[in-house]
Amino acid sequence: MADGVVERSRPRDRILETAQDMFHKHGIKGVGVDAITEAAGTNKMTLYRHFESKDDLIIECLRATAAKAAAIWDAFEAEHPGDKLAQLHAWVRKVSEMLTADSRGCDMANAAVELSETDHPARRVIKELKEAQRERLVSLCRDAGVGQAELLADTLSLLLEGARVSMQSVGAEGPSAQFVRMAEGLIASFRAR
Amino acid sequence: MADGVVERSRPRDRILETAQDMFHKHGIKGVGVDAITEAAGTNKMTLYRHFESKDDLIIECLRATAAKAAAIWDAFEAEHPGDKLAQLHAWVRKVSEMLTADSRGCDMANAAVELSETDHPARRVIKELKEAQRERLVSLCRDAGVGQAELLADTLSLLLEGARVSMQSVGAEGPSAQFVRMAEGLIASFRAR
DNA sequence: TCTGGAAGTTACAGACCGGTAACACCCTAG
DNA sequence: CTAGGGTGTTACCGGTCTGTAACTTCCAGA
Repeated sequence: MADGVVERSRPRDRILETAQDMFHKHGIKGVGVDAITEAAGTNKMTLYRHFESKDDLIIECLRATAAKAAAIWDAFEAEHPGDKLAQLHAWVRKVSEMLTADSRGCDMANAAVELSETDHPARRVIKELKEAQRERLVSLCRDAGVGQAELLADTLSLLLEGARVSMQSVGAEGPSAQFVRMAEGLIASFRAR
Repeated sequence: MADGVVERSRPRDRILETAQDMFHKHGIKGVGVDAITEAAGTNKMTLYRHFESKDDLIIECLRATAAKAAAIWDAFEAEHPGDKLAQLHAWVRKVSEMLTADSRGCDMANAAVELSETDHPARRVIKELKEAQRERLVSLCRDAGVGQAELLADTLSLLLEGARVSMQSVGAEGPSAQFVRMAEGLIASFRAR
């Protein structure tokens, strides 16, 4: 993967892409800027010409990851135009596919765990992005004609968040193996009301 | 709190207690052994006389934390002897009380996020302890007379795990605010079947 | 009172961390 | 051809990290 990134693209893009990958795999505090620049086929000075600090790089990585997630959501709309319920089911399926055994979970949630300082600049960004995702899921539920859309969206959020973190503690055979069953059951029961 | 720990008890106990507290608050990679020993009112050499390494200390802390959690479970049995359903409700209440705004979530889950190396010695301990807790919740659900006890227990697990991590990303006003409502609703609906 | 082990103190090794300075290079736009 | 900006290279700073060595102090039990 690193090699793929190294092929000709701008150093800044390579750094951003490589950093996302390495932060995801090894954690934010588990990887240094030297390792990132080396894997990106560049050097530390170039990194610091494009990013103010490691914290700044972290924030840009989180924004980029969130943008990719938003693109996946857009794909649901493209695949099932107007059919919000189908989009909700597509979300469940897509999200469950990402619950693989070697999954490292949600980058934003992991970052919140690692960056325990309450005034860390990344924390407000994490909160913003997570709130935006929540809002999007709520309106998807609402537009799908579900009563108590907020409660369903929040329940699905917690289930997913829990599945992603449970995967990392006990693996894929743990409680997260039942995620699809739980989510589909919830949607059905909320629709039945 | 540190001062309370410093008062006369054995250095090993003070180190263990202080390390649990500091790992919980600042994360494992966010605190060094020097800081731990200083807060525990002792010194680094004494720490390394009682623990082989920082990794060893981490593992002992996780075991101690799990033992405290097990003691809380035992209290449910003492408060509602024989009444498993009451114990399940007590679990929901107790667990929700721990979802405070400044909560840092589950130490084991957080450790799994921080210690991304798949062969880290703490990972197998985390898996063991989490599986034991899962087993305990499953049998509580089963003995409470709930059909599909495994599914209910796993769903409650994921909800709780999700609530604890969501709290750290978006705070107490996020989806985790609805935890009790979700959990009680689930229990009721599983019992109704 | 003597003694042995636990605990404290100081200093250090070796590695890694984020971040910067100074300078050489290359490639493209004019 | 030339000028200049983006990039690469090397060396360095000060700090922090885990872990160890050598030595001193303290205290409880015989």
